[in-house]
Amino acid sequence: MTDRLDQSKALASDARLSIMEWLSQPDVHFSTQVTGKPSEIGVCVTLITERLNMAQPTVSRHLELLRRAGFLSVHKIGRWSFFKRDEAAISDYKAWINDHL
Amino acid sequence: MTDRLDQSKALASDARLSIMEWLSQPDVHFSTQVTGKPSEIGVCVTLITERLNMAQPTVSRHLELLRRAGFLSVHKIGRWSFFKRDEAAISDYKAWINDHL
DNA sequence: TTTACATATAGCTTTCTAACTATGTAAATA
DNA sequence: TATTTACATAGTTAGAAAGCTATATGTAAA
Repeated sequence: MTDRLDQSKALASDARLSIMEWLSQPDVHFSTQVTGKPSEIGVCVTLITERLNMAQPTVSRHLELLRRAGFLSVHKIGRWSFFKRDEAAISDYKAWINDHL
Repeated sequence: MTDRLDQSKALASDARLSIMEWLSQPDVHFSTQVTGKPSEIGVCVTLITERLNMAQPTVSRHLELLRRAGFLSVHKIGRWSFFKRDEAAISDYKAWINDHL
């Protein structure tokens, strides 16, 4: 069962809220990638790092937190990690908030 | 303008999530108060403290955080502080989450 | 007018979080 | 095979958060 507290904690950060929002319209917020369109394969760590203007390891940690909360999934191709939203998990959390908040 | 980050942070705590949930059905979760029904005037700090099984100052701080996030309002009668949910602010946050998450 | 009660504030300690730099790992390229 | 690239992990440090005890404040009761 998903941990609602972990999910709520994952949203308690400016950087992570931004990531979630940007990834809902990846083609708008991120430039083209060689491997494929952001909206199709996800967005690689480097692009998110540039947008956040933070050190790469810091961004990796934020992404990992969101992934462990269930909000993001990763797809690895070659040396890249492409992150995209897990819409089912996100809807699930929204439903829970609607019921329990 | 309400600070969505502060609101999200306010929900990133087990104790505070419990408080929010209990206060949505105060008469179910809290015993009767001399001054009035929990559902009508709110719930006093002492009752919430007992339920949480934490030191009183710790609970005061959690309540203050939720209040500053806009989720709770306080009504002081005599020496008591009665806390209740601000349903408008809560709905507002839910709507924002639905749009932005 | 002292005492007791309900809550808030102050101060302290410990734990968590977030940032960084440095380095490891794995894949692609020269 | 050596180098570069993309990302993850380790380690460090600084600041935030959460808990506590002690105490202040403000009101009611004795």
